Amino acid sequence: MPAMNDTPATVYLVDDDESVLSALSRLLTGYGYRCERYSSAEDFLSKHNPAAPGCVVLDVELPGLNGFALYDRLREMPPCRPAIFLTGRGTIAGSVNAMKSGAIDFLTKPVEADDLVNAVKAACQRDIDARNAFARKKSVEERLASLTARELEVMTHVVTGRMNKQIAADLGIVEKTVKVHRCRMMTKMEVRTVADLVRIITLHES
Amino acid sequence: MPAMNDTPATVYLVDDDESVLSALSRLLTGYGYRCERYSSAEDFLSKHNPAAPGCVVLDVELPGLNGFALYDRLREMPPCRPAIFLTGRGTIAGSVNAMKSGAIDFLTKPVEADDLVNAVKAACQRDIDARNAFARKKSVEERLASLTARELEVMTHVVTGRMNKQIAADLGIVEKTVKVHRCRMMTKMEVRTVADLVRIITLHES
DNA sequence: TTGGATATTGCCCTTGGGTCCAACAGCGTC
DNA sequence: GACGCTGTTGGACCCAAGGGCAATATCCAA
Repeated sequence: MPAMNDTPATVYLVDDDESVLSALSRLLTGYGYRCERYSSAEDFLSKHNPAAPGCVVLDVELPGLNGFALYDRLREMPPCRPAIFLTGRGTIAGSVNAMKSGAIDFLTKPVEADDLVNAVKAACQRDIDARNAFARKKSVEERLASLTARELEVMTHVVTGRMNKQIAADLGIVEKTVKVHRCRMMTKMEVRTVADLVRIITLHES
Repeated sequence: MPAMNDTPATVYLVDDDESVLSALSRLLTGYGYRCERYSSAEDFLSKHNPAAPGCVVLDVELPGLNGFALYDRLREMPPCRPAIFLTGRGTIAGSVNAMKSGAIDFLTKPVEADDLVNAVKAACQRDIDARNAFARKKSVEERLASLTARELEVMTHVVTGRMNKQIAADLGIVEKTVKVHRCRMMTKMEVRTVADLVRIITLHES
């Protein structure tokens, strides 16, 4: 049997209207999502757990920091949680900017239940993907950071397909030395074949 | 000296208002873009050259096929030309859908010159990138298509880092045979090292 | 000053990969 | 039936890569 999604994704609701929070929470809970309610941007920023997977539903018109500003703050701390904007009186320019910034959706109140649920579903999926990608990226960076300058240098030559002899000539050292660096580099990068090394580096840089 | 961009990008203007076409054409020509003017979606679809690089500026409210429908048609023929929407009386839902479909920008009339120029610049750059990526993808696909079934099979094992001996065991043949297929595969894929092969396949699949 | 990290090199041996030439069998086409 | 494509295998040879063991040199910090 395939792995079930046992831990329900969390939807962080940020709206200064208590009745909206209640309605959204009721709707999404009915679809199996865990909901957390915040009445302001500051409240959300200070209390939410950035490490927990899920998405955020933001009212644009908030007292203090508004929805757009809140999203800007969120984007500064990767992996950024996917956002869905809600607004009562939004503009086209605002919605377009939000989408260009990477928002999943931008909905107007009163919101259609289906629209919101679909957006939340897409957002949570993107969050899973983004967190996986971020974890991989971080892992690769840690391994890269453990390399010495020479090992890193050798690695860049190896991933471009150069032979030990050529690398040695480029670096002005002997082939045997390249072999030593190369061996240590492969161990630190936790790969056993050149194919694996090239794959993780290529994906990391793209 | 680095290569200059000698061939100016073309901006395809689609609007049923002649005065709008003139104004946009004048503005963009002044910024070094070549402009082509079309008064309807059908006119554009039947006459434009999909192979020429550039972007399209679409009025949403067009007689016959409207701007959204036109963009849907464009997306069916990759590499899709990047689009910038213009509208006199658009809705948030419309702009959000357009952005979700991959539009570069969605501007309201009367449009700010800077907004349009920036959008066109971004769109043309994305078109260049997209066309380069598309050409590379197509090239790889042609080479893959030239492989025999066996060669393709061997290739999938090679890019996962398996040794000839292991591949031979998996395929129920002798190592020597694997070497032959491998050699022919490398020649057809036009690569000289495993690193190059892994890179193009990894980028092609991602 | 001494120990640890890093870089360097040599020698030797094993394994793996690349490339010649040559050959045979199945399968479909002309 | 001859021909071409594909898949298969053999042998021989060379080069590349990996690993073990040993040694030297430099630099920095405790």
